[in-house]
Amino acid sequence: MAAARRPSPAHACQSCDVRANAICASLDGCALAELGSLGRRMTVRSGQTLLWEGDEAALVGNVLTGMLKLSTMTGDGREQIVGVVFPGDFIGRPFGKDSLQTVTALTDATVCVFRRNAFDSFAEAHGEIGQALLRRTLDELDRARRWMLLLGRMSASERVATLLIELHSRLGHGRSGDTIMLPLSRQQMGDLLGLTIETVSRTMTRFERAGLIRLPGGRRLEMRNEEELKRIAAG
Amino acid sequence: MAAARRPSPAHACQSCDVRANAICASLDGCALAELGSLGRRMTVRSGQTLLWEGDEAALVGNVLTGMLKLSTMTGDGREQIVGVVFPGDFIGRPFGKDSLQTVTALTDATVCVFRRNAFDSFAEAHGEIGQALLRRTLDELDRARRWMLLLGRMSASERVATLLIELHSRLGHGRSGDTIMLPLSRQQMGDLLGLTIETVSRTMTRFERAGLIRLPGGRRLEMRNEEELKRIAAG
DNA sequence: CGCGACGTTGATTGTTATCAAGTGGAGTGG
DNA sequence: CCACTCCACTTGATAACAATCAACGTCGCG
Repeated sequence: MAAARRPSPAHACQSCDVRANAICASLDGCALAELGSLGRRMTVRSGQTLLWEGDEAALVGNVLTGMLKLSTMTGDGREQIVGVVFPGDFIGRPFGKDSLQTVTALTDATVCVFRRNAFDSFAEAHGEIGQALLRRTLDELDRARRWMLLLGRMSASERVATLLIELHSRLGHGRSGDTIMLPLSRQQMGDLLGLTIETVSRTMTRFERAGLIRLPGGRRLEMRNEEELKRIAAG
Repeated sequence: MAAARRPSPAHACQSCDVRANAICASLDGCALAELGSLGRRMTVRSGQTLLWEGDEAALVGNVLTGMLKLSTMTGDGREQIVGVVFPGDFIGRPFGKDSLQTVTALTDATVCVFRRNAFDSFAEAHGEIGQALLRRTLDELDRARRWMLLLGRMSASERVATLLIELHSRLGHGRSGDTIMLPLSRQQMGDLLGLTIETVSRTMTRFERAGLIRLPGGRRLEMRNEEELKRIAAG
């Protein structure tokens, strides 16, 4: 079941929704048209995998809509999600290495993909894009390292609280009292936090009983006491 | 107790030991001289801190000799080491952000430092250095994400085995039967692995009793059965 | 209606953290 | 040269936390 692919007309970049947030923002009209001619839009259904850990990473690209996860596995199949990408974010590993992560759609998603070789050459020729990619990669590295503190040193409550705060601020409008739809299953939350599904579930019901959140049906989350949750997340 | 600092003569770059391995390798003689004029050599004693988490990160630079750790802490003081840097590696956070890690010398070390602003401007003007930094940052990100799997999903034995294999291959000559000096205290190993000092110690004595390693005195490590240790590390 | 995916809850186990001594070696000073 | 101290490390006993194993509930869908 291959993902649907179709050429994206060159002019599409001009009106691209994520252009301002993606690395393409660094390019002028001419370079943008050139890059656009190298790319293709691609639709990925929720659950489908775009890149496999260990395979030659033939693709890179930008997320247009939806969310995807980056994950790695131990030899015996335990999974850890090492990153989640949103519209405007870059995916894949430029510059000649195998993919070290599996990239899988968490929701239906569209991405604008390039063959890695073609993208690498383009990047060599257009320094701006390297600059943009560098800034983005430095931010990603900061995020990964912050998450290492969570994985290495935080308790289950601290981990879950941190995730809920982050999802709420990222997907809600930041207002306390909001209800958001959780984009992750309990299993995925566990894979992100280094916990089991049961521990995630128990921790969330404990938060609900304590009046910090409400969980009206599996995937809905209502924030009731963000301050206290933040206090827990801080460790 | 401020670290010792002295100007590095511009010509020092030409004969710099780490030049071939550092981002400077990307520069031609002229640009190298320019960058050299911005930098200063600096000595840091084991245990001294170069940058503090949360402070404005005024410095960036290259490691010339020694090893340093990058670490973060929870609000209540639990520490996680998120990276270890060796000669030729880059330290600091270019492009306008506070340092998110504390950088501390694990051994006596020398670094070649630049004021961040001066370095940023130089990097804007010299695309090559951005390219070199990008490749290095992508590698760092891969490493950080691999470590996230260890922190999130591996048992104490798997974590310790992974670290010992990595230290042995990095510091020894890769031959089984070698003895190496461990560059980390048990506490530091724990901070890197997300474990307590006691768990690290117990795990190592279990490995010794099983004949996988020998520990002749606190900091020496002799590899006796690298294969089995690798098997454990694989999960 | 029954099935399957997802989520919750309970009982129990197992691993690692915590608390508390104890050991051994390097360095100091009588 | 021998206590003495300090520090890193080890070892032991116990507790706490999260994983595991096992039902059970709920929702959506054929």
